[in-house]
Amino acid sequence: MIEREHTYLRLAVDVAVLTVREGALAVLVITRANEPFRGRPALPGGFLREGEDIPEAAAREFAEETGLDPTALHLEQLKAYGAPDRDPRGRVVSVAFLAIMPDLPLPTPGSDARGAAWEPVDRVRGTLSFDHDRILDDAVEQARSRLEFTTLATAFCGAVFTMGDLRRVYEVVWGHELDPRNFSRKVINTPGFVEPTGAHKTSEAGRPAALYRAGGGTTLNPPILRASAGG
Amino acid sequence: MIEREHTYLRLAVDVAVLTVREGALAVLVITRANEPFRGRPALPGGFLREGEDIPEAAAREFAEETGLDPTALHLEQLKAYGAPDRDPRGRVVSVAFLAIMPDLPLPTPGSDARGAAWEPVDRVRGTLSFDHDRILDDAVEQARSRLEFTTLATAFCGAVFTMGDLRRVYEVVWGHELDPRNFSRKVINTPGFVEPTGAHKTSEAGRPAALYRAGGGTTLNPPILRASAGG
DNA sequence: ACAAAAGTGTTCCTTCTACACCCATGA
DNA sequence: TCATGGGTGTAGAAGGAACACTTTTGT
Repeated sequence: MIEREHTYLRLAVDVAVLTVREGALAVLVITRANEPFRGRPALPGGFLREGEDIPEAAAREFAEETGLDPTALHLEQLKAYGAPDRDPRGRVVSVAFLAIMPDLPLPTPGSDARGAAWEPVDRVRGTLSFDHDRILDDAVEQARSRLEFTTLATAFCGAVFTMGDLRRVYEVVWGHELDPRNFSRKVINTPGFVEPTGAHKTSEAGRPAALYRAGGGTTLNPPILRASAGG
Repeated sequence: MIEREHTYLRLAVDVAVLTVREGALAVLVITRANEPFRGRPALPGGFLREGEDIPEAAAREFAEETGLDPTALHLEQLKAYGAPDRDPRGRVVSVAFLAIMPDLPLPTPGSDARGAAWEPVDRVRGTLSFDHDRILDDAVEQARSRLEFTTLATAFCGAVFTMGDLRRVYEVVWGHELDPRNFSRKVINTPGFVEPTGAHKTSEAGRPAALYRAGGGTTLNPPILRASAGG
């Protein structure tokens, strides 16, 4: 009946960009240049603009804060966070995104830009601004789950990768080791996951590994389930 | 640099309430009382109010449009929808929710309230206002997936139910039949899914069925996977 | 020769699936 | 006694876990 039972607000978009780096799960963290939380770490993000769709805003924020091209980036929406007091500037609802990319060097490693840097997830946990710690937790859990049921792991790798590379993604994200031999078979027997390139990588030590690229599929059938924690 | 690169907007909350009713998956649909889309079907929803958290708003809208108590309701956030032109009234971002409840009669079946009614999902598909058709599709897919990995199916049933009741939930939501004997074993062998009450239901025809209530668990380990569509 | 990483073969075990068979009720 | 829905047993197939063993490189 009363038609003013609503409130105007601003919509923010925050992106948890994950990668595997130096054997650990890392997240892209910026140091805030403005109040609130000036000088404190936070996830990259910003406000939605006029006429802009939400995924568009997420890609733009990613590009602005990293200087990288977002077109090849895996970017998926997580959920919206809207506690009334989550932002001291006023009513701000944030739509959080999960992004996955290979371990690329950031173009401006602390020079002029807002200082985006890779940080191990375990190191930043509990230190982020706003409710970004919760967003990060949700993003990590989403990534863990996605590895079970989708081909997301290839998004952590470059254009070509070895079975060992792909397996290390699983091991780092899930936090436990996998049998290399069984893993290899499972991946190869899952249609659409990887395609052999025919080339081999003759690197550091050991027998040269076959190189693969990402396959056309997105869902894993059968899934690669985590070891059940209770069994 | 320019610190007005944002836009103020209103946040809507829309709820896809699903149930199993007369052997079909049904969704709660209202007939819109106001423009835009006046007289057209839509999902129940409304604007976020000042000082209100998002799940709170979803529960309130559910209660307002159905007259039912939302405390026992399964209510989970789906995602945010924010295409710039999704609402002709201006910039409105909607956070969609999935709700699951048993097939309860609605207190005001078309009397004074905004006319909430159960409609089979297959009947309303393609007829809803705004982008609610897409929201409904996403809600149904989320429900299908949740049945695989969580104890959500019990939310479709009343306080006590038979194995047949629970199985029919799966059959209706997934759209294909299941073997009653294997289903029963899977459910019983999944810890935390159901608890026997000891009572039996001596109804229509056949041998009396044991009655169960929902167990304490939320995740299904092992999951009950849908038959893979490609194999 | 030896270490290190990649990959193959095989065995054991759990789970899924299909279905024969038995149980308890109402008409 | 027959139809109907509930429930147990079991054999075969499929997939996962563990691990012995072989392959191919660098040092």
